[in-house]
Amino acid sequence: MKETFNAGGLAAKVRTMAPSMTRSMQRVAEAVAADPAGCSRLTVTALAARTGTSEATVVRTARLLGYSGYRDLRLALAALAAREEAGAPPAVTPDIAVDDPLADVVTKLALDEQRCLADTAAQLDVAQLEAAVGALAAARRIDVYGIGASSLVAQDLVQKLLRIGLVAHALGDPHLTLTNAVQLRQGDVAVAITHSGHTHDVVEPLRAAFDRGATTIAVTGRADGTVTHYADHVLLTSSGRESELRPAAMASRTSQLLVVDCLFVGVAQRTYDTAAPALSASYEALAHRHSPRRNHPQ
Amino acid sequence: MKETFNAGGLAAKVRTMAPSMTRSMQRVAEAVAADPAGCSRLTVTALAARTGTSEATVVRTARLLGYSGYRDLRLALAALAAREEAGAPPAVTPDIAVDDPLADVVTKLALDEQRCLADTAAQLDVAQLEAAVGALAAARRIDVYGIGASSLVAQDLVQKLLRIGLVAHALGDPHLTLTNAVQLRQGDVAVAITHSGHTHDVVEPLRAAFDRGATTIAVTGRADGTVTHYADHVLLTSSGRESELRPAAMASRTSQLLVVDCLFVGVAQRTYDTAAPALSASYEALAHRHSPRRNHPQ
DNA sequence: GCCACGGACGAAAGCTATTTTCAGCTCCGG
DNA sequence: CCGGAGCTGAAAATAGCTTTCGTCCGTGGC
Repeated sequence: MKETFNAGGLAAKVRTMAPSMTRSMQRVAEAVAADPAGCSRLTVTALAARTGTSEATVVRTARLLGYSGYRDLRLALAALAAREEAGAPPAVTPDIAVDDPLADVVTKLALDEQRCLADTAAQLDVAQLEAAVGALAAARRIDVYGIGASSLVAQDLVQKLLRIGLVAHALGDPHLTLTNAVQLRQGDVAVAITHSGHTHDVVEPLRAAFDRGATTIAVTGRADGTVTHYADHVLLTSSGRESELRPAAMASRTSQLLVVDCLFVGVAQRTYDTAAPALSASYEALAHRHSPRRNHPQ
Repeated sequence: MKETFNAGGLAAKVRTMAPSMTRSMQRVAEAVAADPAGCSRLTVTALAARTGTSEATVVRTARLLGYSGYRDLRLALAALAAREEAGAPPAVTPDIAVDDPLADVVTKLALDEQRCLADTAAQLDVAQLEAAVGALAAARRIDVYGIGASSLVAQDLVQKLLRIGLVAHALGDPHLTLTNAVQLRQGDVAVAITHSGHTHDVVEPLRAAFDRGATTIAVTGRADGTVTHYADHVLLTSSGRESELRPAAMASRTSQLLVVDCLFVGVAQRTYDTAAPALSASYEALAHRHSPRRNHPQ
């Protein structure tokens, strides 16, 4: 639990953005993530040569990672290397294999999810989050779209928002979703949750909501997903390491839930005066269902 | 050449060498020692301007300080600044307060969930898990009970099991759940998910299944929960720190999902021959719904 | 006091590294 | 198999770094 945040979140960013990168950019990003210290000593030309790409690609990659250019990236790399050297070296999480003993599976899954959380937290854009929270807190009505695994995340968010007295609906059925979306208007909020960023049945309703003037929020793993075109605020999730036994679609859940939690807590803070009583009221309402004595005859 | 001085080291060096420096070089050295981080962001020209000197002087100073040129000095400054900054540990108070800035909320939630995962992994009984996995892998039919927040976890498990070709149902409605549970018999598996360990609407179906001879599994946060009386295998979850804005019922979700993931991966391993094709089949089936019009890596 | 000398200093030339442009190419979708 | 979108690297353009070199100032000798 020591290496909670990897220095500067660069490795995190690399992992998050990797899917939306082209092949040669991935090579560069990988090299950089694998050996920041070494790369910080290379010139563009040298790094391009090492990765078997061109200077142009290196610069493009640097830009994609959020730096102003290679020079900037190089500085960051040096800083990162220094910081890393100062702190403890991060633990490695290998893939989960078919023949891993269960004890290892538990450890690996836990570590993987932990890193996933750290990554997501490290690179979450707080300004976007802030904006999203503001919109949710003030919303007249909130629709949350999610399908498949993401539908659970959508439901989770909705359950939470309902608990603090907001009007929220989780929508999964493509038809109902669309017919619902077109009811939205300014002052309403639509949230789309999709790991791939392209899921049609989720993008379309968001688009409809967007077109009707509602505030739209996208929780996605792809910065370049179609869904981002129609989102006022984009919250990026990191999907951690995927493997055959644990596809990205499944691994993404953890990050999505973290983002959803952040949204929820943010909104609860903003609306504390109404949220707090609502929360305890819902707690009270369920209390007798969870108490051992009442429900346990004999 | 690779000097390991810290901030004090550089300042010291500047002081030591100051006498042997010319006036304008001193100005440069001073600026650098006073604000390494800031200077690392400047180009030669900018630093020259800031110190009222020329580029040539800046380079000379860098050389005098033992670097190969300004470029090298700049890298070193960035590293230095980073190392210095790294001295400040995260040191986050676990509780989330109403007036925490959003950035802190993100950090705290992430840390909290990470710890939650670590705790759960640490104390999960692998033998119980092994047994549960065995039962699931061999099950004729699987029922998963969960209500409220736990219903999402139940659905998550079911979604995953379905993907590898098992017959699983998530049941939330108290009546349907019960009527379903009494259909179970030996060779079937029932899973109950409840944080409190006492949730009546979840305990009862598990009990029914238990009485009918099905293998029963409980995923719960309470080792002494009522639910454990009717569970052949108990998988304990840890709920992390709770707070007013984040009740245990919500915090427990993370651990529950980890346990569910472990179950799933375990089962997938055991049934690899059928699970792997089923997984890729379901992936294929969805592929076209997630692909944009672009180069799709891997 | 004046001149010769040495070193400091910066302007600008020279050069290297970085960034941008652009044309070819690949690969997707039709 | 065709057209087009978008990836790619070669090369041009630019920015940044380094070096050169002449000026200037202070110093010390005459």
